[in-house]
Amino acid sequence: MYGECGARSECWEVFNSMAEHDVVSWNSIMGVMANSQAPISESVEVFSNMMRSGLTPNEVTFVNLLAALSPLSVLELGKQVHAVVLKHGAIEDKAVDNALVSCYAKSGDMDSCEQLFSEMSGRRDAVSWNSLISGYIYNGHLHEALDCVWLMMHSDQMMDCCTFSIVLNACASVAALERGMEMHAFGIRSQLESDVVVESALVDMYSKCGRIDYASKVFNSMSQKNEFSWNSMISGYARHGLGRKALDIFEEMQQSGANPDNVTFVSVLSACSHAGLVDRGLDYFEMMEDGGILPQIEHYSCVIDLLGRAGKLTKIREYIKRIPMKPNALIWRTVLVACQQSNDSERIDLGREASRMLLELEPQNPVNYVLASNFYAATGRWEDTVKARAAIEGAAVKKEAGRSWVTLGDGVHTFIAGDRSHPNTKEIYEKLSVLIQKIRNAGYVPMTEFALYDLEEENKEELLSYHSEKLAVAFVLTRSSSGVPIRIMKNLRVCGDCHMAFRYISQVIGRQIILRDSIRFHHFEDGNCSCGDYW
DNA sequence: CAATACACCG
Repeated sequence: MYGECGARSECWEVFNSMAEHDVVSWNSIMGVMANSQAPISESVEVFSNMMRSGLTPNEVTFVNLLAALSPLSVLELGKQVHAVVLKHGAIEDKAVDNALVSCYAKSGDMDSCEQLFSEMSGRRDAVSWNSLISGYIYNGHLHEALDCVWLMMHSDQMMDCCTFSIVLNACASVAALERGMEMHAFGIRSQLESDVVVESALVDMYSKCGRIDYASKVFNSMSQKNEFSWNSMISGYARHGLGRKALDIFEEMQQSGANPDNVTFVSVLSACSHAGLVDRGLDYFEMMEDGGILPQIEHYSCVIDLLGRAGKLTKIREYIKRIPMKPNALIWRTVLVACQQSNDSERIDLGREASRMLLELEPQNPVNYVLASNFYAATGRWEDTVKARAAIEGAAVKKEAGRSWVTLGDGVHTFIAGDRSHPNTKEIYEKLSVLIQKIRNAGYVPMTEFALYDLEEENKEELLSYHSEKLAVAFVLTRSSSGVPIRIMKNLRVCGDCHMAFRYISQVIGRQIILRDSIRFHHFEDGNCSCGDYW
């Protein structure tokens, strides 16, 4: 009973007070440990004690033990448990097999997963399929996961709510709109779309795939909402720069009687930040503290982000002092970005401190070197930029190349900066040069401070003009002249120059451009962006 | 035994 209520210490109290333990009592306490994410070593210890007491483990024992390993499975441990399972002849049990599939998946051993799964033919259930599918996704094999979904659909196993939630989540994380819509259609056909988890996953998927309109449609049609649904919708609007709508939903959430949690406040603060509503954000931060929700380091990071957008560096210093814990890499990254974008004279010193702390705390993260070098480049200190660049080489960290992609009828087209590998390269570059001439006539001036190397002015302009997102937009224009919005995805943050250029482009071509970068969505229309140049 | 939200993410 205490286990079901999540009262871990009470469970142990009762367990320890028992004169003797049978298999059921051991199983129960192991179940409690798995649910409360106790350290793996403790669960293994309890299992050993049980074995030592001379009892024989049963199916439930193994399922609970494997569940304890599951959160961050260790392959060696999983294999050992597997061996013990085989010794006890428990392998014919569906739940134990499924737990093993899941355990191998989390350890990254998909070969063993597939092996086990194929041996289970005849006694597979939805959980077996879902474990395999989520295993593929967990290990980054989206393609195999989708193949598996297809196989599942054509097997005699029906997909269930979990299957949809798993796959929709994967579509959301790679912004695969078309796949997500297919899943939505299957869901409707299977009459699973009215499950609150599936619907929340749909809201999130549509918002992350750029269709905030569909996201809000699904959200409004929901008959029941839980905290995930509210949080998905709020963060969805925030991500699209629709801060006021996000705050409207937040108000509605409070009126509906749902309880905003710490995730809600991260979303709300980030909504204020994305919309440039600095004072309102600070009010909400106070409201959270008054409402008895203890601010986490993420909330402080949001507040610093908020102040950074308003260029209030002195206030940032104040808030850093107020953080009750030691500022982590997230905080310093946010501070560094704030300094990069500010015009305040304080930015040099504060930015220096932030970049020093950051590289000390996380020397292995390539993103930090890029941020440091961008900061120095933006402040015109080329010697330091060169040093930061050299440090990337020295630290042997691999930075991800900037990539943009678009999905047209004939598939996905990907571009990197200066890319000449596309079969239509010639037309794309011609189109781009015409486009740049047009926007220059409209008043665009290349912002060469965003070219990262210390080059002659002219070369910088050339480097900027071949950024991947500019190539992508030129490519779309070689293909279609209709009025539908142009949708571009980018893996990194959009640079200031591309952002400015896109504002002009939306104006001269009279089309809406929706650009998703690593942070959020930008809706460009008539020379303006939904982020209001806060991003 | 499988599932949904945040955070400049991995």
